[in-house]
Order: sequence, then structure tokens, then C-alpha cells
Amino acid sequence: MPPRPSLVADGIEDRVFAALASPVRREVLRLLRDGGPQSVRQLADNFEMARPSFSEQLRVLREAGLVSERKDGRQRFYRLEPVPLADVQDWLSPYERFWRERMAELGKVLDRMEDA
Amino acid sequence: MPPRPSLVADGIEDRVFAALASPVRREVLRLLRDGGPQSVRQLADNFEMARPSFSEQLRVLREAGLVSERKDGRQRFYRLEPVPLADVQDWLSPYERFWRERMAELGKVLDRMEDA
DNA sequence: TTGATATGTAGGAGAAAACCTACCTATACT
DNA sequence: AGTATAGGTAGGTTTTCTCCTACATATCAA
Repeated sequence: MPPRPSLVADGIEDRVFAALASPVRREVLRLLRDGGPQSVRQLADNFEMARPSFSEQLRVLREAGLVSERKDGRQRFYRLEPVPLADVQDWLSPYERFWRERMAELGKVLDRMEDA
Repeated sequence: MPPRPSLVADGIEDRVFAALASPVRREVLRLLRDGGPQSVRQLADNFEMARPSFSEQLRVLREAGLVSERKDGRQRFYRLEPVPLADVQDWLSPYERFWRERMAELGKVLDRMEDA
């Protein structure tokens, strides 16, 4: 029997969410956001992970389009890329109306509890 | 040698992002958003997956707090829960300023290209 | 050129994810 | 009671993820 085709997340958005599902990778994004573009070394110093493992985390972020790299001498500077996160927000926005309604309901219930 | 402790995503936010990294699960959320609470059967009819596999997808969503269930007779109705998605937006908001700046830069570059 | 530094690739181990089929449990219907 | 329906759990397979050590490549410095 031939192997089943992979059924795992493969779309662009899938990779973005999958990349965000790791505290290490989210921390990298935060570091780039707050500190601007940084070399691999600078970034890696924030983690206890072995260097090659950290390179792989960067690869995941790169393949999700969340960061880009620029070579400069023997260093590579990584930079936060805005588009995928903006896409996440676009994905999220139709849910916003929904949760405002739910939050409002909760508020009403709490008000009634206060009255009683 | 004792097995290493699991280093896989385990925080609440981790589970949310991991849950979102699947087109099936995102589609379930959309169905619940647009169609309101629905039974497992109703939801499952939208997918070709075997029923038990679909149950597991629901479990992932449930453990991420993205949906809740309510038993009614022999059916279980699933409902979209607002908090985790609101958390995602909260996580996202500090990046918003950042990508607005980058988008603005891009705009300037394009303007200069037009001038030339 | 020789050596040090910065970073990535290769290959492997172990855990986890995502499917499946078979089976179990609870509720409803007759 | 007996059968059908709704849904979950158990256990197995394949693929993917995440870490590691060892090694390769590119660049800078002496």
C-alpha cells in the first residue's frame, strides 16, 4: 500500500500558527520587535538550547515568513516581518464581533447577580 | 538514561496556537462562529475524516479552551468560546504598531519609485 | 596560510500529532 | 428488553517535531 499523503498542516497560515505555538519562537519575535534586527548569536544568547537547535527554530520562523535574514560578513541578521502577523489579525477579526457579544452577555449576567 | 522531560508546547497560549494550526480545526471554529452551537454530527458532516478522528480534533479545541460542550440527551453541542481568541488578539496587539511602521516604510519606498 | 568565529546541515533518537479500525458507553425508540 | 443512534476511548501506524552531537562552510584576523 502506498503511503498516505501527508495530512498535516501545510498552508501558509498553518505554518504561521504552528510557528507561534512555541514559547521559544514567540520570544524570538518579541526580541526582534523590541530590539530590532539582531544576529543569530545575539538572539541565541537568550536561550539555553544548543546552537543548531536554535537555528532550526529560526528556520521554522523563516519558512512561516515571520522573519527574514540578511547576511553581513559572517553574521546573519534576522528581522521581524510584518505580513504574516497582519494576516493573523485579519483572520481573527471576524471573531471579534463574536466575542464582544459574548463578553457583553457575561456582563449582563454579572449585573443581574449584583442586583440580587 | 531517563527520558528527557517533554519540551513541547504546553502553556495555554501554546495550545491555542497549536490548535489553530490546522485547517480542519479553524473551519470548525468558523462553523461555530457563523452557525452557532452545533452537535458533533452536524459539525462532522462538513469533513471527510472518520468520526473518531474528528472527535480528537474537537478534543484539541476543547483542551485549548476554544470550544466548550454541553450535553443534551445523547448529543453534545459544541460552542465557540471567546476568551482564547481574545487572548490571541491581546498577544498580537504589541506587534500592530510595528507592522504599521513597516507598511508605512514600504509606502514611502513605493512613492519614491513612482517619483523616479 | 592558519586559526578562530558565525552559522548552517546531516543524521539520529525520542516524543507527539494525526490518521485509522475496532470497541465501549449512554441515551432514545419500539 | 432489544435495537439504533450519538459520541467517545483504545491501540496501532506513519509522519512530523524537537532536541542532540558531529561536521561542513564562509568569513575575518594574525
